[in-house]
Amino acid sequence: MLNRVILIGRLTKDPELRYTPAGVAVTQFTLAVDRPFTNQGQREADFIPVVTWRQLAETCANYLRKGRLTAVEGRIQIRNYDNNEGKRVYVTEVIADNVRFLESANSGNRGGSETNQDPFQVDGRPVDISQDDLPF
Amino acid sequence: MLNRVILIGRLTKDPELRYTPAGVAVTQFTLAVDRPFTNQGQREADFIPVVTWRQLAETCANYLRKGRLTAVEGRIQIRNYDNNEGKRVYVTEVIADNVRFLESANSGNRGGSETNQDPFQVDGRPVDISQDDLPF
Amino acid sequence: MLNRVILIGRLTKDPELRYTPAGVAVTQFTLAVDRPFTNQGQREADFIPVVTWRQLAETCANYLRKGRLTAVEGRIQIRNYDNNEGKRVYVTEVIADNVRFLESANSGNRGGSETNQDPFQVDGRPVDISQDDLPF
Amino acid sequence: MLNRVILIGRLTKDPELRYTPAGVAVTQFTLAVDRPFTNQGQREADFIPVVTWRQLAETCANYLRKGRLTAVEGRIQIRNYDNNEGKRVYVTEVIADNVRFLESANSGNRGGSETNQDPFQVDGRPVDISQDDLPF
DNA sequence: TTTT
DNA sequence: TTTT
Repeated sequence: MLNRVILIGRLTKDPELRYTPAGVAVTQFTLAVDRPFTNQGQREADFIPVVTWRQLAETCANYLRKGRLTAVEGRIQIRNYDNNEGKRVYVTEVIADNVRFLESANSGNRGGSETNQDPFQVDGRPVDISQDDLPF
Repeated sequence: MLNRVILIGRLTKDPELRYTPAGVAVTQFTLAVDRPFTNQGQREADFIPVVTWRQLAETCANYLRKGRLTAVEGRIQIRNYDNNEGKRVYVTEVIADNVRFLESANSGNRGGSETNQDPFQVDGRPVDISQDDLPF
Repeated sequence: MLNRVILIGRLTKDPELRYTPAGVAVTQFTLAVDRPFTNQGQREADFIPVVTWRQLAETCANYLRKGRLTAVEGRIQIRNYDNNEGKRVYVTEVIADNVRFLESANSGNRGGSETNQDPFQVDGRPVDISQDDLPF
Repeated sequence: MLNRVILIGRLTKDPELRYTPAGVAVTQFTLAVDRPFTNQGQREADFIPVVTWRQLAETCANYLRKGRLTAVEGRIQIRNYDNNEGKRVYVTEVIADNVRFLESANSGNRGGSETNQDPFQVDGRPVDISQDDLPF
């Protein structure tokens, strides 16, 4: 009936862009979301898989990078498949319909995979992207 | 950093109340949340596991029943354990800190496990419960 | 950058459907949302104005009624106009893009404005409506 | 019944810390939240008043500054008072119970009111604060 | 009355 | 001005 998720966290790796056999773009990445109450001062986070589709997938693949602070809006989805041992496996992901880049290309990731320059990023401001036409 | 989930759905079964070795109440139930766009008119839902703790756990165990329309606020949490084959298994759950009963004891579940009467339910109105002191 | 609201409450009156000069449907209603902590047992609520547009406006006008328990997803919007004394007035509303009817036509409002029968309502289950193409 | 708001935006001014007659800290600030669809490329935002209480109020007053990108979780509240012409005025605010600083003290505000140094800010990472015991 |  |  209603299924809404909002996350703010950092990418654990560069996003991965792939295409379905029908040619639809899909980008997957994982957000590390720090837990609010780290009881004994331990560092704890949830690593939440996020999936985006179509235009949003391509924008995410182009402009998100490992370590970037990112806000995601979407819904929880659970899919299942049978693994190579014939056992049913359940995968829980957040299907995002709205992603906000909270850090520019020039911050948040010192060294590493920072290769492509962000043409939309003017003077370190965030870029907004939205997608209303979800594929499913 | 920020991790917020809001769901509205129906319980797939009666909730299960258990206690940790330290005596803390934990209630688990699953919400069936219908997907918004059922493309070819097929019936589709996500079955999302929900966990509540302490006072909220006991209230949920007392007043929620299979089939009831229920709103849940919480956060996504991923825990892992090693199964009996020594393989690491990841479990994704919504840890709820706020549950709203959207249906009274006298609706939503015709027959079945409807045994205990709800003393708070006056003339079919919802009951609000909140819990701010999460166990972790 | 990100602006998301989720409410569950009851309509204070029947919704009002109007049309813009360009013929676009707009429906306005107010949700009474009970406050969580009624400190001294007092009854308190916020009365939050909600606006829907186009197809969603027409569905709301047709199926929502005074007293019905309703879930709304949307965003906060503040508009202003100059009143007849030439003073600027600010109005805060929730622009909804998703409305869920949590009560059927046969509950929640005993007597009163209950006239039209809901053709979508089968056996008292909620009806889902969504609108992704907001007018502004 | 349920009233949840999540915003990401920038402070229009430095926050204002005051105390109630009973000595309770209250901090008010306004978030400029850019609208998602700027139809004709116009620059548009909603300016949403936010209120925090107690410990959270003091932390916000200490570490938030004009221009900072900030995430806020809370609920919509409408209060009213009679103005000096004896007319009832309604004020809509977001009462925050969770604020996330998305920008360090060393970014986002070049020049201006940037005076106090943030002791919690280590290497430009955000700081999380939470408050569960709202005053009302 | 507003932020970048 | 408000709902149950």
